[in-house]
Amino acid sequence: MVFGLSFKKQQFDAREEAILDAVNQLLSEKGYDLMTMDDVADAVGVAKGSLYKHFSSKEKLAGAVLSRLLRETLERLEAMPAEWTAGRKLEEVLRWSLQHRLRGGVPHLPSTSVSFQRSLLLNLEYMGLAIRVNKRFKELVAKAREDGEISAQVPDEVIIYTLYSRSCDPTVEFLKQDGKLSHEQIVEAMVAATFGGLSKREV
Amino acid sequence: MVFGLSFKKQQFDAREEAILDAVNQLLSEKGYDLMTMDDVADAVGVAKGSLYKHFSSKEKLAGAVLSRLLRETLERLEAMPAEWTAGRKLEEVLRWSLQHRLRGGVPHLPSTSVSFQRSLLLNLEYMGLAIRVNKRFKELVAKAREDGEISAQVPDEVIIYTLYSRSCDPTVEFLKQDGKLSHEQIVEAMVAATFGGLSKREV
DNA sequence: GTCTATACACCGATAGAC
DNA sequence: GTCTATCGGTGTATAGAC
Repeated sequence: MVFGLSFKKQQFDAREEAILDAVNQLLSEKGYDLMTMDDVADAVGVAKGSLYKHFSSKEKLAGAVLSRLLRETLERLEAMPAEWTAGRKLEEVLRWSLQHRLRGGVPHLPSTSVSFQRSLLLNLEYMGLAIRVNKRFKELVAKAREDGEISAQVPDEVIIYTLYSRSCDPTVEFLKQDGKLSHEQIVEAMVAATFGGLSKREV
Repeated sequence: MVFGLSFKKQQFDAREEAILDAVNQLLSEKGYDLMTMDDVADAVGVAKGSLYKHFSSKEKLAGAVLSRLLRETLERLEAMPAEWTAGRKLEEVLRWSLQHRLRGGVPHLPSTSVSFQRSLLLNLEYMGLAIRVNKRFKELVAKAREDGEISAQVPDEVIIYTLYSRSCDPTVEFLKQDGKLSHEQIVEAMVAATFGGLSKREV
């Protein structure tokens, strides 16, 4: 019986992972507002009612996916070589976010819905992670500023918000649909445009 | 009776303008998907049914607002001093778009909804204007590139898509809510970040 | 043409059989 | 715990009185 329970638990956890993967993809394609619980149920291949045995609401479900993303982001930040400059680390975070999204991952900002954003503020797991990520970003920006890696014309808040915003920049979708650039070229062009700017640099 | 009809027509046109203004504001606040026809009716102060005497659908209604925006954009482009460089003109378009949005105007990309985007493709008025704006952008980018004003690391498509995307960049909302920067400072920081980039320039 | 009332579809969430 | 069936609510769009 122990084995039976263990097997059932494994099955349950595997299904939960499958749900999160499906939601991840749907959120990246349609965003929170346009994603329906029917979409999720169809994608996973279970009945809609069964979803609520795993997650008590659509907001909790999307919050779990975003929490998973924040955990990945934190891991990425901590795994970066110590010899990289702070500016390089910020650039790599953006590069990873863009690659992540081009592979079908959910962006850091999948919705502008006020009610969903408020539900995230009440989500302890999500908020804890978000605060940790934000704190790390602030430290990196401060260090990069100190080392003279950051433009004097751009305030710290703009740097940080821009990093979040680029993860859901529709430019990525346009370039992807355009088909003229490879995924790698899209990433490098976006990184160059974000950190280097659109204007020509003095030589 | 001619006067009577004329007056009624004026009233009708005035109401239509009021509707477009309300939709403009609602689209800028909630985006297409979250804006409901009830919202519009309440904002204008008319019954929901009456809206459909002016516009046959929600998609047509939003399309009319976007067409109005594109007309304004074209006027802005044509009114620019001939002595400005192409790069300066592109920068001013972005500056105007950001100012427009901070004053409560609808962004160029108010929705990622597939069905709405498809409806725009079938909207002759909108598509005609969009093509004209896009053509003008391409000309300006080509000229700026020719004059060495544009970064070699950023392809033309990325320049153009970025200009559209910045008009709906959530960074603007974050900075506005943050309250630390004035509207003018937000605009200049965003312009500097977009054209100058986040990294420090060589001196 | 503007109003009230309503048809029809969809969505989030729940109930109850198994 | 998973299914089918359904509730309550909301959204777009329309019908009909005035």
